[in-house]
Amino acid sequence: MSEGRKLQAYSGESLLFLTDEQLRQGIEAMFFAYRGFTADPDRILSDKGYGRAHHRAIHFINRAPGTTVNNLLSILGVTKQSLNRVLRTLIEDGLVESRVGTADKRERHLFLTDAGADLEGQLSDAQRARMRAAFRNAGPEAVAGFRKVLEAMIEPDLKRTYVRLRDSGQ
Amino acid sequence: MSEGRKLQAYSGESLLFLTDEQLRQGIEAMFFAYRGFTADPDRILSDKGYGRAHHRAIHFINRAPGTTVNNLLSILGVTKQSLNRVLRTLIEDGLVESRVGTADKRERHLFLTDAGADLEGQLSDAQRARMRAAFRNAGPEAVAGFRKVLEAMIEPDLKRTYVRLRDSGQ
DNA sequence: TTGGAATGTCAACAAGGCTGACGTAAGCTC
DNA sequence: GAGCTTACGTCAGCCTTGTTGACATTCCAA
Repeated sequence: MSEGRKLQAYSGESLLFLTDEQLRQGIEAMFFAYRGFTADPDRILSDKGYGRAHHRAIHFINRAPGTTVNNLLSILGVTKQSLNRVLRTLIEDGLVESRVGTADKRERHLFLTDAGADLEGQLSDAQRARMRAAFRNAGPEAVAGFRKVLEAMIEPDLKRTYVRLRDSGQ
Repeated sequence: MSEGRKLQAYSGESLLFLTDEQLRQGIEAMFFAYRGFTADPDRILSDKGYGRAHHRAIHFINRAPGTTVNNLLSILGVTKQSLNRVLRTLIEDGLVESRVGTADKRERHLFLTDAGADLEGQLSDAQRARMRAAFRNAGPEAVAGFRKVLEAMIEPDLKRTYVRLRDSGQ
């Protein structure tokens, strides 16, 4: 009987899960965690005169070498003028290479140079280290939940892009 | 026997959890999810000529009415000049009230006006709705894991601020 | 009472978003 | 081949939001 009550209470808690209070905590956790998430790369980048925008470009060029400008635009969700400013500096600095397409010469295919891959390595090493620490700290089951909630929060349009990328892993 | 193998395989999977591939997926999930997380408030704000910075200020003034500028600075992690610009427009527009401190006249205590509380309601309703949908979609256990990983990702300095805020809930 | 520390404001600048307009080259369709 | 469309780059100009530096006010302690 007492056991039954406990279970009922527990079950009640699960049903009460979506109180505004719980949601608010999730929102604030997301806010503060994202700061930590970007903190290490931001430090590395600012030393070199780059910003978060450069990181995003480098990350996704590394993930999908040979991607076109248009494709990158749809992943990043910015305007081409905005991306172009970033890409121009990365190309000038010799971190990214832009090759005219062979099948369709209007397209430019983007690749990291050795120097670009080197910076990418630094950035993702730092970011993975923090993610690894958080994962280890929280445990395997928590990680599965983490991913599940995050994936449910992605906008439907982007979800397709995300899944394609996710499932193209090595 | 076959059951034993399955368990072993499963356990092996759990141990393999922290491959670079898994970490990369976590990183990208975080990136895309944060876009979704801010999308709804961003839409509401841009109609009114405000940005994400205004949202952050409004959110935390609502959470801790009477907070000082300095306190808000340490929560938001920006420079006071940056915050000041945002606060000035919110005060001019009658969404935030700034009262000179009684004990220490150097301090300004910040409050939402009725209009400010109204906007705050709109913003957090929208953000909670998305969070609620994601939570419901992912299930209670996933939510616990989500929170656990996020909390482990917060920078140590901010963690104290976060926990204080979290535990001050209604 | 005076000098330093703390709090907040103002000015100026940079990064990185945005829109709009335009040019060029290449592909596609009739 | 002519004309439309697509992909990309770029110029100009705007806004938000971050930065540093200089400054006024207030408090407090030597």
